Amino acid sequence: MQLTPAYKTIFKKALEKSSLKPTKQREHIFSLILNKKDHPTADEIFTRSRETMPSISLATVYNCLETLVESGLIRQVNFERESTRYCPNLKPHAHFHCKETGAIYDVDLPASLFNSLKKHLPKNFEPEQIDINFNGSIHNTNNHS
Amino acid sequence: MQLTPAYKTIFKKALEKSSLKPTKQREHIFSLILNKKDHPTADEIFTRSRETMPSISLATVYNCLETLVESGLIRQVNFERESTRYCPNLKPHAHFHCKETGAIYDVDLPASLFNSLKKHLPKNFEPEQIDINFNGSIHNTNNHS
DNA sequence: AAATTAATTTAGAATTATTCTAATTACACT
DNA sequence: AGTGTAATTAGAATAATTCTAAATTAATTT
Repeated sequence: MQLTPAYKTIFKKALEKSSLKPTKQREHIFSLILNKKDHPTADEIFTRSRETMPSISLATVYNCLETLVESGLIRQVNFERESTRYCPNLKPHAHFHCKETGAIYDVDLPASLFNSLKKHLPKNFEPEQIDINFNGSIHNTNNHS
Repeated sequence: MQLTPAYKTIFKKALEKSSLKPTKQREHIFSLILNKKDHPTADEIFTRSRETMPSISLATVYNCLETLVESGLIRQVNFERESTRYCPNLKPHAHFHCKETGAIYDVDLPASLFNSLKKHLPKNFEPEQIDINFNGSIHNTNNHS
């Protein structure tokens, strides 16, 4: 559960930009999310954190997640009223939520699509974030040989 | 707080299709949402309902909203972890959430845009619902004359 | 290096939207 | 009228998150 030197620099820079400190709890949580890109909830992150940092508290997990989101290192993903999930993929993408399994998949999208979406807003609307969420199911493609 | 005859038919048909009954509570809530298209929360709907139907309970409001969503008469709108809001606009559209005022605006989108979004999904992904949410602020367009 | 200050972490309480439970009511059909 | 099923109701329960206040850590000044 270690950040690569490259990510460590990104991590420090991003926090310093918002005058926040690169504490070991924040780094630990960031590395957990980076190393298993499965959109975990705060509670899942809490459980995973405890394995290697048994003293961390749930409140800290929430606090750290908030600071990581603020400083742009991770994104929040919300589906309906389910627990908020966290995502380290900062490329333009959407999310697909499988209603059978609850799993969430990243769906890469070209930036051009986001741009054409923006074109439909009134001129004085300034979007900061665009969330695109698909909800549905995943069919079995039984390639019967 | 009355449904027009046209909407009354739509209402009855939609519920009957799911073998649900067109009760007066359900009709009342549906008409409230139709007549003030401002994306109210369950609690706001509860308060408004009580003005003309003082005996209705919050649980019923939640129940009715669920059945109306199930039967396709209204849509849920979620922003972050805020209370779920309800929307009677069934045309393809997105939502813009103003982070300053909290207001939500419908943004009409061509069906073609939804189709091109779908094209980026793997072949076995079957979306049932696509939610597009903008988050941002609304600038003042001072047209200085 | 000790003292001071500010930021962060922590445990647990509080909050809030929503769901659940069990009892009552309303309605359709014999 | 009597029975059965669905809907409504009040209030309790749940669950994710936020809040609070104290304790810890780190940074800065003396």
